[in-house]
Amino acid sequence: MPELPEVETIRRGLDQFILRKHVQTVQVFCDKSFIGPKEVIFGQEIIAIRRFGKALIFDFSNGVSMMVHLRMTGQLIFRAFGEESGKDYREMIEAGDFKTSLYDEKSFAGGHPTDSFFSELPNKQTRVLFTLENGTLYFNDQRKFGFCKVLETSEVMQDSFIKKLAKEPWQMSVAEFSKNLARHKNAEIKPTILDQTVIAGLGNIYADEALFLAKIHPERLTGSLSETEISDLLEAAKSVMQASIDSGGSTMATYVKADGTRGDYLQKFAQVFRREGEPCNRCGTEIIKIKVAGRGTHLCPHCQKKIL
DNA sequence: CGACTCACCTGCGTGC
DNA sequence: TGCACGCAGGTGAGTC
Ligand SMILES: [Zn+2]
Repeated sequence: MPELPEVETIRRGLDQFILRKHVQTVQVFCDKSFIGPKEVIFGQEIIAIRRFGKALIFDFSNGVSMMVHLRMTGQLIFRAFGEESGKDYREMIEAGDFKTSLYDEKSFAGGHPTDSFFSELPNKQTRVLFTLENGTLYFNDQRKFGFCKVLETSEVMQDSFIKKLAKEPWQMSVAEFSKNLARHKNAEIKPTILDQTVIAGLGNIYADEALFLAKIHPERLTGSLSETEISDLLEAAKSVMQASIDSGGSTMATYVKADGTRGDYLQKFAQVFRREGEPCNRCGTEIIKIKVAGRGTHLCPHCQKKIL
């Protein structure tokens, strides 16, 4: 689930709660969710929380780091001691009092939005539990595609995933984006921009949103884009992801209500994603949903023409 | 190397 | 109700 804006929101949230805290113990409930020796981080202080694309890196005081990738259904939830039931947050949400901040003083949640955000933890989807000096960090992951991986801090940049990542759109020039796109001139543009070695950070939501904003049909061949369209697409990628980061990504407060229904975040932000059947905000044409490279894809057939 | 397909897992909504 | 099926905010492996 989580794309760059959600992961960045988690990074910022966890900075508030667990930076400079010590890890006391780690409990692993699913072996495939935790790679490497957990004991090496026992007693260690978290000295930095970094993000590369959709991956988070926790650096510890002994030269060890832990990479966390949430993939499709990962969540990171922090609860101060005494807040394991999630009750306070649930009450706050039910009272409609969740617009003041992304988190209160006692808990924070981010990642794949489910009612685990408000439920008693640990639960069936809890794969790893970190006991810190001030509370508990839960790594939940319904589909088990995500992972936590221990490695040396000095080896982070050599990690097979990290080292292949392209720049994020804010650091990338049009020339470099253009060059990376050129490697895939015979592929459709949507799967091309989902490739993290072409540009880092976009996932299924923000790819659809960026293509809509740049008025490019997702099935256009990459090689058919003009220089102007390439430039517009890069700007659109920055714009849609920055807007999401600025509004706090998809944290529980804005994303899922206590009853499990979707909150107002996507409805407010999304122009096309999960809006099939609704009118385009730009031209009024009905948004459609198709399948592109195996992924559900949303677009306005009037604003995004396949053939120019 | 690039373009595709499929695998990895669990759970939910849909339709018979 | 039971069950088959499609689908899901990601990435890696395998094939041609
Ligand atoms: Zn339109």
